[in-house]
Amino acid sequence: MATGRTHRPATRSRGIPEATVARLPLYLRALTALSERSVPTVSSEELAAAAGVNSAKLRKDFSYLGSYGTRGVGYDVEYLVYQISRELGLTQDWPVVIVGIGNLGAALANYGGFASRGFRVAALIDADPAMAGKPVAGIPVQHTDDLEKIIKDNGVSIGVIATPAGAAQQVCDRLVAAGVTSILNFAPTVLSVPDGVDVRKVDLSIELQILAFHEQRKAGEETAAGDGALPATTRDASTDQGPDGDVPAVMPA
Amino acid sequence: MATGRTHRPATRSRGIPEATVARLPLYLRALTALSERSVPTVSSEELAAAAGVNSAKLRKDFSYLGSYGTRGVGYDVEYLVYQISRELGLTQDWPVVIVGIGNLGAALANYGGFASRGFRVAALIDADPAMAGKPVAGIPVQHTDDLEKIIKDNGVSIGVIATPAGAAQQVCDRLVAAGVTSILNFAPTVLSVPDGVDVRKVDLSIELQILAFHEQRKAGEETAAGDGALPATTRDASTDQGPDGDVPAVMPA
DNA sequence: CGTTGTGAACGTCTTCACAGCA
DNA sequence: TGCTGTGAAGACGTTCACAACG
Repeated sequence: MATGRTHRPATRSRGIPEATVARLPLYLRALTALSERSVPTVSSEELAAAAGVNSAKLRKDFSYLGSYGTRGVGYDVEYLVYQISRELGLTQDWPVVIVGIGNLGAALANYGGFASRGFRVAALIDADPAMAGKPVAGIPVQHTDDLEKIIKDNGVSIGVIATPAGAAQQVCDRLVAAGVTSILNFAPTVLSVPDGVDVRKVDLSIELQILAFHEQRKAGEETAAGDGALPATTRDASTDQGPDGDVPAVMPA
Repeated sequence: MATGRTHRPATRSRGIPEATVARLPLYLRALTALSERSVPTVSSEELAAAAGVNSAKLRKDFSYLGSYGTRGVGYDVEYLVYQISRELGLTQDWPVVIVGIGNLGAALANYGGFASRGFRVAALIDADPAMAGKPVAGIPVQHTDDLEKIIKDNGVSIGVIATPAGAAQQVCDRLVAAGVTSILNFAPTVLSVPDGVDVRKVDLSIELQILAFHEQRKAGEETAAGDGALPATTRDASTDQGPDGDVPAVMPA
């Protein structure tokens, strides 16, 4: 727990739209690539193209962060990288635990993008005693029994759930009770959490079903459309979802 | 530019909002669970709770599909399962190829949710000749050289890219050229595709960065809030994203 | 009755278009 | 001149609240 005193809302930093927050990582990635190629400045048009959005949206997004550009010139790459990193909280280190070291959990543990920016896999946890001690991605797997201790010892506030659906809620409850306040859920279940805890869900099967919907429609419209080509769509699964404010706990007997 | 103004005043049948489409798989999952427990009917309130949304949203969503409920009673579970499945195009079989059989690709191949509803892993493809012939999840890996033939022989229209970022665009181009019109991209890159091709992106690192943003903010507000608890947020990574309509192709030398 | 289906109000996100500044 | 930053307009999504109806 950091001593979060003296954090004045600053009148401006209050309230960056969720949709904007979801795009900041995209901009950051594009900027990092530019930075590695030692590009000093970039225009909203160029950066937008690299990030796959349009320039008006990008400028509006940046306007929520402040005025970091120079008219007639563009944005200073290094400076923007820093500002966005700071805004996203990536200038500090986030220890993360992954619970459920099956195929997916192991793949996540091995995923390079984890370590890249501020995130550090602090521990791998699995319920199978046979896994205990076995190293995955160079990190020894620990048993679920020690979950609470692991969370507390490492000051973990972000947990990744990669367990089977049946175990997810239980794991979630234990993570939250131990102090985790952000959860990335790969299990195909709706998790219910207390106020103050963020959950983001990644669900392969949902993504495929959405694609199937559009695919089916293409087949149907093939003959109907007089225009020729349909417009291409590039949906980023990571935009905001239904913010719910009012998710009732489900408890069917 | 794109197709002309196809902004129909929402006649009645065509035009289900993207946000609704993204939730249909959620409803379907909840309904399937009810169906397996032989529950005959369900109210919007109950189903909404099980799906993690509020009931008004659910009713509005269903209203786009038609009037499938009975006032004073609720919805017939089996009937709704069928209607939603049909709407999503899950009554037919979708052969899918996975390209890039590393840790993640293998995890995806082993993922049970794939086969469950209408999706069938038709082939696994990898660029490593050493992988060729090796079975993963019971399916022999084939070499990238045969990509076009595999797509055509199996009538594949949905492709999953799980390659390293550097290979993703190239693989994407080949998939599209061979006839794939829907792509699920796990590589951390912006893919550019021609009109008529849908891309959905799943990006672990982006999800974590979004969580970090909120996590950081929580730490800052710890002392400021006079309300007590912060509202819980459950974001579903799979809602619609920035529909772009106008994504410029990026071509940095 | 109880619950659906939906018009209308409201809020959020995107796009436009241009003023303002380097 | 060229590009950013932003008010205003518009599209989209959610929530409200209640009439319609089994």
